[in-house]
Amino acid sequence: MDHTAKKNKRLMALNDNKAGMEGLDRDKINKIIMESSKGSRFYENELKREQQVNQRIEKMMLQKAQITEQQLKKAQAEVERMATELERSRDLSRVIVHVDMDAFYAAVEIRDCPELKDKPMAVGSMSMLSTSNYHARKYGVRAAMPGFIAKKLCPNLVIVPTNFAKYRAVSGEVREIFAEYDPHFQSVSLDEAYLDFTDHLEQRQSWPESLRTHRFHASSTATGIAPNMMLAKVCSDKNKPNGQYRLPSTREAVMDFVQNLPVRKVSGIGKVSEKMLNALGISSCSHLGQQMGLLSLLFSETAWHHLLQVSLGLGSTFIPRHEERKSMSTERTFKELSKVEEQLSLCRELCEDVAEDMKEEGLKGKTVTLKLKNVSFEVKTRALTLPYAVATVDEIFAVAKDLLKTEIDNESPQPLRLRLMGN
DNA sequence: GCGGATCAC
DNA sequence: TATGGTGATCCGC
Repeated sequence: MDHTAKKNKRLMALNDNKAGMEGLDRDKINKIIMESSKGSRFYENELKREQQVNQRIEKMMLQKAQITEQQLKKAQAEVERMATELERSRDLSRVIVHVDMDAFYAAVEIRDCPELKDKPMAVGSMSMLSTSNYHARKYGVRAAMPGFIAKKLCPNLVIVPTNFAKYRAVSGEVREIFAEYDPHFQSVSLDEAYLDFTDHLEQRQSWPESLRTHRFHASSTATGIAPNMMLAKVCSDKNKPNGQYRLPSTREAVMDFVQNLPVRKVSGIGKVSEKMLNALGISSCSHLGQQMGLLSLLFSETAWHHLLQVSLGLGSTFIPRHEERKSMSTERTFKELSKVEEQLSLCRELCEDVAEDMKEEGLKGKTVTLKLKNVSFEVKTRALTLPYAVATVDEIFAVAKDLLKTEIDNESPQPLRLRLMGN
């Protein structure tokens, strides 16, 4: 394989090897994904973005080369001071549980249509899948994969359209159960939540033996039990599907656990951060601990503080309540839209949707943001903050229209070729 | 405050 | 034929 081909493969390929892959082998899957993607506008944009990340990494490596032994020593000392302080405040007294429902949307659809149980199936559309069941995963079919590619990997795949209202209803039932264990639980999404079991476990001590039975439930969930949120989240991923992993509440167990943990598993460290860390020779959290001095010189303060905490196995020990929302938006993807009148009327429609949602929650906002994506998948946002809060369609549209017109004028005489608009 | 990027689901 | 939608946060202006 030549250099370019290798690079391309890295970009789009399936990069996890947790599933059994009984249907097709990895090389075959990656070949099919690549053949379906290559040459598309989407793919070209992905290549461009990868280049940008590579440049960021080059810049970082140049910075690294400038660092003197002296600076590194000083940074190292500073990091160690902070680590000692963090260590002093380590709290192992809480029992935090992270619950993650396996292939949630797919599980709900199978409940309502049991014939699907033994077939490869996914929820979504030919454009995009939300999730797939475990049969489908054997073929490489994954969440966030377009359905038309999934169909190439698995021609027998059944694609069920998403029905959010239904998932919300089921999620509500599950949340009632969560509330029995921790009335202050925090849901991350329809299928994920953090619970603090500490109080529940203490009260349970005094229950009569007959009540300390397990509640039977048919749905499959993954749970992680650990002394903080960061660790609980990682633990719930460990014995998927329908498994549980408990990390003992001792410093030794936590440190052992964290040593071999790949940085990518940690919530908040995504594809780009992983790549930057990899460039520095860091792939596991033990490497993080060894390189914190360097990281404190190359990364922003918030970033390296977070990495230091991760390397020590520290995380939040109390589960924050969900705060008030800070923004509200709606966006839509469509076939190419190039006519000015159509763009304006679509913009108005989106403003109507947002205004309606705001009315439902009785909210107002001061900043109006217009989001545009052209047919080459390039995304732009344009915002304007008003001295007062607005909420009605006319007020919002007045601002959004100006923002949109400016962009149209900017591009003229070429038309804006849009595939998505939001605000 | 703005705009691009990253991240999670 | 065809690669989503919503919300949050951070960085560097």
